[in-house]
Amino acid sequence: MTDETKTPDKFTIINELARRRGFFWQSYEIYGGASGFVTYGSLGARLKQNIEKKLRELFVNKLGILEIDSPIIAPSKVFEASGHVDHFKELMVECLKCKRQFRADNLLREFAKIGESEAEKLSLKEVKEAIEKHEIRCPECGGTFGEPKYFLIMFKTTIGPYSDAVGYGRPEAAQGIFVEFRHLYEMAREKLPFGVIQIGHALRNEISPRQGLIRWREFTIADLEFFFDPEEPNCYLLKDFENETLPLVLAENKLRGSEEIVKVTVKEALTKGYIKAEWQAVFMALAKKLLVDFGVPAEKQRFIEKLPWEKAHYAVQSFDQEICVERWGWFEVSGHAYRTDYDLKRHMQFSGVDMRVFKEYEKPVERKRTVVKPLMAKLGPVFKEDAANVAEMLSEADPEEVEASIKKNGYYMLGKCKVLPEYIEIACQKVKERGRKFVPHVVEPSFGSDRLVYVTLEYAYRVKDGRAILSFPRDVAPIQVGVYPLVSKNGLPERTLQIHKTLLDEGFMAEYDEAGSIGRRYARADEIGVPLGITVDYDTLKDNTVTVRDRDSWKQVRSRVEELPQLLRKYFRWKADFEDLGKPFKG
RNA sequence: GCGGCCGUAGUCUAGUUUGGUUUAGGACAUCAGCCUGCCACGCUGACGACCCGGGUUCAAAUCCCGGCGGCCGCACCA
Repeated sequence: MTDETKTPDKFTIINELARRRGFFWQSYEIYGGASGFVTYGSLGARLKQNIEKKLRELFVNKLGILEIDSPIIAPSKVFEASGHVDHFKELMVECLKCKRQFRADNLLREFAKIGESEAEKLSLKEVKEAIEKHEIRCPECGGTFGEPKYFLIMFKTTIGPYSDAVGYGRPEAAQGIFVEFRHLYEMAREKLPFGVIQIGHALRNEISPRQGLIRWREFTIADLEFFFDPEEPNCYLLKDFENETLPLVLAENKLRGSEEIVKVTVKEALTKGYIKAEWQAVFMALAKKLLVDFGVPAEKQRFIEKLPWEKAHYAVQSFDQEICVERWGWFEVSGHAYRTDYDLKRHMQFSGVDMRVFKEYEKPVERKRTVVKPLMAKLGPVFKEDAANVAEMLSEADPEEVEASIKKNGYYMLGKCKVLPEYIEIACQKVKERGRKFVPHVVEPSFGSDRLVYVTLEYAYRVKDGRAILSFPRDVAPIQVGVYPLVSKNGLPERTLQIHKTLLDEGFMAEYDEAGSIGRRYARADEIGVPLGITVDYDTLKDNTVTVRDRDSWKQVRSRVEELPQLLRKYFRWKADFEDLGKPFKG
């Protein structure tokens, strides 16, 4: 512990390296900086693009998930419907004496024995009264509390010049998908299951976004909403993933105070009921593989289940995918929530738009249905001018209820009107139902893009002979290949620039560097994670061969210049290893 | 938001205690030139800083106040 100040941890090292080499830094430095905002430089921006490209390759290309790009600002109604206006806030009280701030619901739960769900429902006034009634004092200094206040985590703004048009910055990209469900369902050719992904910025006005990288006020989120029929929750990919192991930390164990990791296969997790939805289990397996592709070994990953009161308002079950990082231990990179039909139902309620889908049965089902037929010949004389109204209301009434009431009481009360059995005919009709309408369920894997960038950096970082190396997986490295003249004279730079240009033309991210000695250039390239270095020497001018150097092993092979494009292409698609790029070479 | 500590070039740092002796010194990095036949060689030169705003004083990197930012602790993280 005492050595901590002497040996900076990886987080500090990564941040320094990131800043020095232009991966990212804190925004608005010239005005003193603003906490929670970060700017990516050219290397970081490209690293992040490559990481997001991998997400797209997996979800969009391979699984056929639709990608959309929707606005960041939404009218307030959207987040009223989603529940964020009500839930995405904290009720805080401040101690008047020591000025410490506390979450009101925590205090009430602890000192007034008010249940979790109850505590959350209380209004400002009720909280104030409860605090007074139970004489809750500051647990730190015994002081009294001031007025409870809400802190809304969403950024609020106005849309257009009229201040009554309130809007919010989205705290998640998911709502952009739910509100467009009708269009998207159509785009998916009206078939379930289907998924939609959105990768974009989200805003959260965090109370105190410290620790540079991990809690930002503006960040990139990749929300994937996967819609399925709750009556057909089976996942057609299950057979491909059922034997993948998932390291789970279950809520039931957490409640006992244990963070024991239970290693189960996807199949076991489902049969044992640890994970409620097949699709969710499969997405968790995919998320695990994805992180392995970013350089995080499986042993450094876990999925921790959220306790009932830790869960978001929309979820019935939620796991966080966590990665072991040096500074904080377990660090969330993705969340996997079973959101059921919560969001679509809420948007149905608030917008009045039907979000249900129709699914045709294989065979139409014949169903008996009780119907109430008003007999106008009887109703007319009794109700006169109201007769038409009564008839309409009768047809809207629940037939079962009407029938039951008549059986029990001998009449049915429709508002003020007493409906006698002779006014109506209760018939049993056979109806053919061709299908059913229902609101789809949703499982949501949601990745923090920036956090993926961080863990990729931390797991890529290593030190060899006192030199820092970022051993990025070759397909996320921001620069693919460095091109160097062995010395910058005698025609070598000219030839090197030709090769550099060829590689650029072939679509590679190639960088030319002739500054300083060759060793210095290799060291610089290693530090920003360039997987391959191509060096042009005097032999190149004679036989058109170059050396290719591997970032991680520092080994070299000799290859023909004209073969480089196809060799490199294979290498970056993992179709060839470094040794396949040429003949061993000793410089 | 609160409390403690802190803020000198891209980075690390000298100077701050005791205000003036400093055109604020050094190292690394960067750039230019020389050198360089495969892993941060060397030489010459260049660029580059007292977080911001007030105050005290003849004089402020140095003392005081406020703000911003950082680290740690508390709290917070649907």
